[in-house]
Amino acid sequence: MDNYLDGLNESQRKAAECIEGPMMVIAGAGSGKTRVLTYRIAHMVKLGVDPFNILALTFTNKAAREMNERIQKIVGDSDSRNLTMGTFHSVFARILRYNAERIGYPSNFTIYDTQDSKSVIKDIVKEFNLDDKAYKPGMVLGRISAAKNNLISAEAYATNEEILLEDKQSRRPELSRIYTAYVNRCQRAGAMDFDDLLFQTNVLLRDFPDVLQYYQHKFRYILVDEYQDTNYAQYLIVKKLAAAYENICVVGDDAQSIYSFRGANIQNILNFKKDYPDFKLFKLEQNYRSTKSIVEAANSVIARNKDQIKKEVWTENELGKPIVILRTLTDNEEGKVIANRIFDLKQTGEYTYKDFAILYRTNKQSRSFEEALRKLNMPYKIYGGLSFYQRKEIKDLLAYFRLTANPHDLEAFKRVINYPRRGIGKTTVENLIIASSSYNVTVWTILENMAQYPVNISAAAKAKLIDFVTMIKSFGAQLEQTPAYDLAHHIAKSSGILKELHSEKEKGPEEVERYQNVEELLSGIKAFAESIEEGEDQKTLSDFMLDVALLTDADQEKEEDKNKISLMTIHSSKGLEFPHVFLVGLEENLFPSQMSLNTRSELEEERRLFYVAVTRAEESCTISYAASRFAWGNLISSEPSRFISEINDDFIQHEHPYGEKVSSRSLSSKISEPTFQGGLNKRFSPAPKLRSLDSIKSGKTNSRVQEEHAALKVGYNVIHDRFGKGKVIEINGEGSDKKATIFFPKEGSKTILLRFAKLQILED
DNA sequence: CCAGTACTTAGGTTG
DNA sequence: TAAGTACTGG
Repeated sequence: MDNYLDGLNESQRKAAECIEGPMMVIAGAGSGKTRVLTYRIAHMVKLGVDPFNILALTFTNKAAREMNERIQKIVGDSDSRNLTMGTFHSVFARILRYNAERIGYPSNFTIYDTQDSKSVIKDIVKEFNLDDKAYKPGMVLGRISAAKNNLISAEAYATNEEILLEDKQSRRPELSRIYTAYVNRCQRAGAMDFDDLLFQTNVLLRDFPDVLQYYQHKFRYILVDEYQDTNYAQYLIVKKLAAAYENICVVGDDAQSIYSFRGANIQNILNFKKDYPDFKLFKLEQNYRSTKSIVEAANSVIARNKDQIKKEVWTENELGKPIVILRTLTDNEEGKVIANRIFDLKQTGEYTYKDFAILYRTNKQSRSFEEALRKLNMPYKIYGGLSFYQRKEIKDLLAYFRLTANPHDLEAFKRVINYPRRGIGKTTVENLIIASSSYNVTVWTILENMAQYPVNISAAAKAKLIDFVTMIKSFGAQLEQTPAYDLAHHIAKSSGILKELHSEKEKGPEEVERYQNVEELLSGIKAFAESIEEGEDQKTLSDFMLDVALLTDADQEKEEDKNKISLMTIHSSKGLEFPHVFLVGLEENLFPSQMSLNTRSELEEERRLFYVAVTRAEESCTISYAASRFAWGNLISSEPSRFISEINDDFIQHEHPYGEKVSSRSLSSKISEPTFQGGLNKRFSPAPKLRSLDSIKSGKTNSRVQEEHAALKVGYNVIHDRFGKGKVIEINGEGSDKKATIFFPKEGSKTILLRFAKLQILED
């Protein structure tokens, strides 16, 4: 036997060697699951499985690429190239392109990003003359997205009494109509949104048995990583594809399920047992990543969750340093303190910048760390947030490319019809869109056949529109012949975008940056076009556009960014590891997020998120929180997160932000020296503070709020900011833990911690 | 049609 | 605070 399996321990090896039949690997944090997947695939290829028959679905494209590189080292280049690996979205986007016509889309369909989707919804709400406060684009899109992820089509939605009632009760009875209109508009524009990529794949596999059969046989071996974060639409795709051979391997960890807001469903793990009763179960419980302190600290917190599959994550690694807890006065100070700590560690010469990560709950928290790091001249990289592809200048140019590939793409059209300015105003565009609705054809069709579809626009506007159409058509004519970079550059130039950005070059650094960004996109296309492999055709711009909508910053990491401090949300840190992790902003209402406090399951997801964050750390994990932070221009005071007090005391150590230790170093001593600045008397029992955020904002006094909560009795009618009118059916707990169970006709009954509730007692 | 200004309102995570 | 929108005068 070759020695490539020698790098695995006993249980890893067993999992990697099992390649036939259904199997599930429950893999604790840091237990080497990527390793198992990698070696398992390599092993299959070594045993003679054709790589062409293997499908591996990963959570990010980066993970797929890295795995592919590692496999390549074992099995060689030509074999690894034939593997199908990637995210659900990118793999099935490609499959949909091949088969688009069968489900009523052009093969060059556009992929609408969230911004595009919201814009479509905004238009619909406006056209239907609906209250844009009740129908906020984000909320509507969320509802549509949830429906699609559960494979509920617009038609099914419109005839589902339960859903309709739900919408009616939340005073949004028009959601169904909006959903229908939204689907129609996307389809007419030849566009799919992110959720369509999964939804339409299901349609394709459901309605075309020959297609299903083809892919069932092609993907004879299927692997799914991060299975705990798949939603119903993804579950069903996998189930269908695996039905013929049942060579299906799923890998996951229920303790790291953090995407339920996106429809992810732990239920999928349970379904797996039902779908494949004779499946093999493997558990990887030995952690190789982190010190004992880190593993035990994380374990002690996650143990509080009720919903979980029992497992014992353990490690042979040394005890290591305790988790350090830091308290700072403000968010700005938090930034400085963390930056200083990193600076000091870096000074020891043992580490490089890439060994450090700052993890936060929300993207906006990055600001104070950026500032502090910049002052100390330390290089950092922010993941997520506003990505390169979301920048205005990039989206503008991409919109020209999109329109060239698919001129019916209305969102791209709206974006660039008057950028750079060519005197085509809002009214003209609005009239075109209205006409498009009444003729039931796309705006582009109208523009191509102005004689056939009269529109109420001025002659001047008409002439300009014709120029525009001519230009886009001339781009389109070159799409399939001209090399990608040449056409891209040509479009950037003749559309006027380059000139527009160049003419403002004098104005300041931001403008210069914009110009450079466009140049960077163009050189990215150049690199893409030059990356052709032997036997491949020349790459065109339309090849480039195929999956540009699915690219993220992490996929395009630049060489100079490789050795930098990483700043990212906990969500995007999933699957990564760092010697030193700084987990910041551990405050009630921020982490756990205020929005998660209403139900146990939401709170448990926050706790899993905390678990994910802590287990990213290899050597040290430092947790910080601020006593107050800026929000919307004013200072809001905050309390330490409950998660801090949930960590087993044996593995934590409170330190003064500027160095000296607050408590004795001994791990076993139950520390409680009250020497924090500003004096926090007790240790972190989530202090029974009744003065909530809201009472401060609304200017209510402490006692007033207390009175209101004390006065609340079973049977009272109340109004809640988010849930509306409700009736109190139960009260329990004391002080800060006082909770009320309230029945809201629109939302069902909820148990709410009074200290966070925004309740108003009704007079009667 | 456009650019500048006043006003409003933000609650979170992502492909 | 900051970003996005609505309004208004040129």
